[in-house]
Amino acid sequence: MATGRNHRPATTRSRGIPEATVARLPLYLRALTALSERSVPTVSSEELAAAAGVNSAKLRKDFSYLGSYGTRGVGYDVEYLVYQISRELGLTQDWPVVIVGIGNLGAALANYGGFASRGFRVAALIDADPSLTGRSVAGIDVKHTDQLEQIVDESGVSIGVIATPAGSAQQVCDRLVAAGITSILNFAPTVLSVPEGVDVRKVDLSIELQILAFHEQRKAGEEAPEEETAPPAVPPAAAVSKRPEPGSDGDRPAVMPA
Amino acid sequence: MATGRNHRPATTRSRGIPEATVARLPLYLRALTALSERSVPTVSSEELAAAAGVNSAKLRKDFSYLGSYGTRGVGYDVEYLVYQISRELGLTQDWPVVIVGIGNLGAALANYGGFASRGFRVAALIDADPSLTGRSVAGIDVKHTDQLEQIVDESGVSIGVIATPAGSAQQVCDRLVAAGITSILNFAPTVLSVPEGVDVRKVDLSIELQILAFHEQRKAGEEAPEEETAPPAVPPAAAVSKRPEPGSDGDRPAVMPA
DNA sequence: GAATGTGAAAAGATTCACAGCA
DNA sequence: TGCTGTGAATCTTTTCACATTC
Repeated sequence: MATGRNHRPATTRSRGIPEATVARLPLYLRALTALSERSVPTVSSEELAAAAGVNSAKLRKDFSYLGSYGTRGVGYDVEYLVYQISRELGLTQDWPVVIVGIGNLGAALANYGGFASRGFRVAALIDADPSLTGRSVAGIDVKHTDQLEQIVDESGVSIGVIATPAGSAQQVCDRLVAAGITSILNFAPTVLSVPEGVDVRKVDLSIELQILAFHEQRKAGEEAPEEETAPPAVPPAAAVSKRPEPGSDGDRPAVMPA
Repeated sequence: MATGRNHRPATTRSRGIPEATVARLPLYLRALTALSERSVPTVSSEELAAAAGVNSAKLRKDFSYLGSYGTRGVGYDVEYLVYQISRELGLTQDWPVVIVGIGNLGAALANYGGFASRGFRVAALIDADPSLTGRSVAGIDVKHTDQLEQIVDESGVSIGVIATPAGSAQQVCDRLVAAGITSILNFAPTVLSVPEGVDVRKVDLSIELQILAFHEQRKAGEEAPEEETAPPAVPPAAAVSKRPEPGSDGDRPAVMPA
């Protein structure tokens, strides 16, 4: 099942910069942008780290992968660092983005103010529902799925956002990839199979909540120690079947679909 | 700046289960639920791993932290594993959730189908805009922020979702925490300060896109090797100031706010 | 024979702690 | 003196490979 072709190499250390560091650069950038707007000229690793919510040693190590952009005894020049990180992230160029699936979430994304700044531009909105076609969301006309290939081709987008129901996600993904898209942000709660060379990042609300629930449960358990520690006794034979409701779903979209 | 009080201990290995493993459990659960619905009785680590998009060694190691729920030579009993993982994640109980900030995103979340299953229940919607108060979103009445404390108290929620603009996020967070909430899912693009014992997870669309852009840029660079490798020459003095538009924003909400 | 469970090795990420520079 | 930049130590996560069990 599942053509299991993704699996990010993990060891991708894209050009020497560790993935973990890349994932934090946007965080630093955000903090720096805020400082920049307040016209703060320089910032120390300690201050910036606090603003970004990491510790200073980590931040300095992260920056060391980019080069030596600080000044000992002084700190970092805010504007300079904003530029360097932006450049490293590729934000000095324009990134047209196409959003597929204009349901509640898709519409929310289309309206997302943070898109415009940072170099991302919503080039097109696409949905399979004909009744949406022609409508305008966030000032952008919604196009029908039929035109997907044409749109991707003409607008030269390389990043696609999938906000469709889980059931359509792989299909949409395949078409986006076939049309030439090489980066996908997936909001549908499903594992996407993509050929080598295509990047997929996923955002799944349900998963985040489940992780929170895990920790929350633990907290509760600490207060009132031992309560449900009854070790699972039933062996894989007449499999336990607690928590029924199998009729729920299990393959639902990240958010109300198109 | 920022009362920097969060910073998850990282070494949290909550009760022996590594964080990395906890983060994958929901993924396994989703794959297993799908199998369960197709009435597949057992599954091998290889198959399940493919369905979840990880490799089988990792999956087996992950499961080994939960206990020995498989059968050598056979695989895992789907129903049994669904139950065990659900229990481990705390999904066998009901988790009332409150969503604060009913803008585009908040509404999308309220409508999220995946909430209901998995044990999460939207107990209340809260917004600061009086014109929204009383309206019904996803069949739930929107309450005014004034009632936040009362609502949290009465409905006994322990998980709060913040979907407000960045500017209000910390304030809302403080009130939620003061009201007794100990787990927060933050969609606002800002670092939240919370006291010890409160868990925060963040989802930031803009960050995901920036990470994609980083890799996308790299790909482009590989095709046409060397092009903008001109090493940053300007030293932190008359700081470079490329990519103007400083008038954009930089502290915007994850998605159009309330 | 087939597939789990797990020690041990390898790879990555974080933190320490301090030399070195402004 | 103050703060960066970075080797070295530590901790975490992933992967390997195989003994063990059904």
